[in-house]
Amino acid sequence: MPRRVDHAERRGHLVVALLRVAARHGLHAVTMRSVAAEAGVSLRLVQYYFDTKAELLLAALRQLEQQSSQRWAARVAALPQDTDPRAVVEAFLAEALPTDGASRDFHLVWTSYAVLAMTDPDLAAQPFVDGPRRLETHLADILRRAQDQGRLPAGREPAAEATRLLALTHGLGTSLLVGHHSVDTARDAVTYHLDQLFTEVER
Amino acid sequence: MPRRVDHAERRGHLVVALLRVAARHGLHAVTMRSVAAEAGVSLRLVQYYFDTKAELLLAALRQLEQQSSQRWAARVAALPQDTDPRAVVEAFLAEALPTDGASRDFHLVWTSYAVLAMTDPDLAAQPFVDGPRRLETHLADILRRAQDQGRLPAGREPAAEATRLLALTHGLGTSLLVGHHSVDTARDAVTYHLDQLFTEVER
DNA sequence: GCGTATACGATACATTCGTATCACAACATC
DNA sequence: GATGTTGTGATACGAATGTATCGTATACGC
Repeated sequence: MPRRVDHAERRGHLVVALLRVAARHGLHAVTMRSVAAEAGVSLRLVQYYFDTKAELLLAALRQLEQQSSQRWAARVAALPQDTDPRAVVEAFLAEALPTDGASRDFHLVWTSYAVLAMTDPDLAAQPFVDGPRRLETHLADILRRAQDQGRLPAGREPAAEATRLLALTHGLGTSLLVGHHSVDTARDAVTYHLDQLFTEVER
Repeated sequence: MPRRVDHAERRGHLVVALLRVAARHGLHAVTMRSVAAEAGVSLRLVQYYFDTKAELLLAALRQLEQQSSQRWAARVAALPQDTDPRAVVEAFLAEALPTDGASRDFHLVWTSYAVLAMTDPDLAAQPFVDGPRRLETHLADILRRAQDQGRLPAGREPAAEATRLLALTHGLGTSLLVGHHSVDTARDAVTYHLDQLFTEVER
């Protein structure tokens, strides 16, 4: 077999091309031909590595998923063991907000997929509920530990705070993408929220 | 002229058909023909009332905008003059969350448009920044008055709180649409946030 | 060295899309 | 009642898209 290039590697290459097209011109501009052109290969090649367009789209979605959890895990692992809980949460928010170009592209495509999944039942909606749920429980754990250490006011409900954090950053993220917020105003909103969240309260 | 039906009325009829199609099968399923079929008219008619597809899409977007501000204004006008500030904010959130079917459809289509506007420069992105900004300042005004009345703790920053409220409900809304949240969990999150927002704080 | 599975090019096909064209009916104005 | 504007149907056209088909070159097992 003329396995001149690795099969999985070539598929990854095509997926990257898809994501580039989607980030630049939208998910609706993703066609077999546009992906082929972006990757610099023939239409037949895209067909060869992905029998159908649906399969290609799904592969790209799966790669987005794994890329997201990988990046988040790397961010957390890079922090010292005894980092201040607020700093950990801040690291999460920095990752979850589409600030730089790459992050912006990622979130744009992810949101495009989410909107598509709202009406297309064949596209699995599972990633869009499982992923956030994992993040939510993870965040809740962090907050719970912070509370045990006395670094988060007792009045706060860790699970509810995690939900709030996630919804807030998600909302800020899309507001940033459509141009309602700038990177600075979004960051300010996050800082304000964390101030309100972590400052001690006495009734 | 055989003005058997009002021009504007017919256009409105077609726009409604578009929104129904978009809510059911997604904005990508909106074609001249699908809109015609949904409205029960011929393709030629859609062409006649909207020279181009872009014009049809824009008209639908404008109707969404106006429908949104109208509904919000009606909600506020329905409240007694001296309603508790928290109740006013709650009325806003009830309107902004896609709880019932109609509201769900509205938010789904709106989000679809927003995602489209992220990559398509010809589609005006202005509605997606102007609309939220108006709501934000309006909310900030309400909160500021509440603070003057002593019904909102002094530690809160009205403008920042308005931003937070908007981003939170927006994030909860899309989470609801993709199935991450249920109506109940979203409502709980809102209630929790309002509790944290309005309860007195003494340092 | 020969068959065979893998990898890829070129091209064709049916469908769908936005848009254009041709025809005609209804009504208003003079 | 001729005429022109407005409203509506039927159909056509070119472009784009997903997918299928035919052909061929490369490399490996034997």
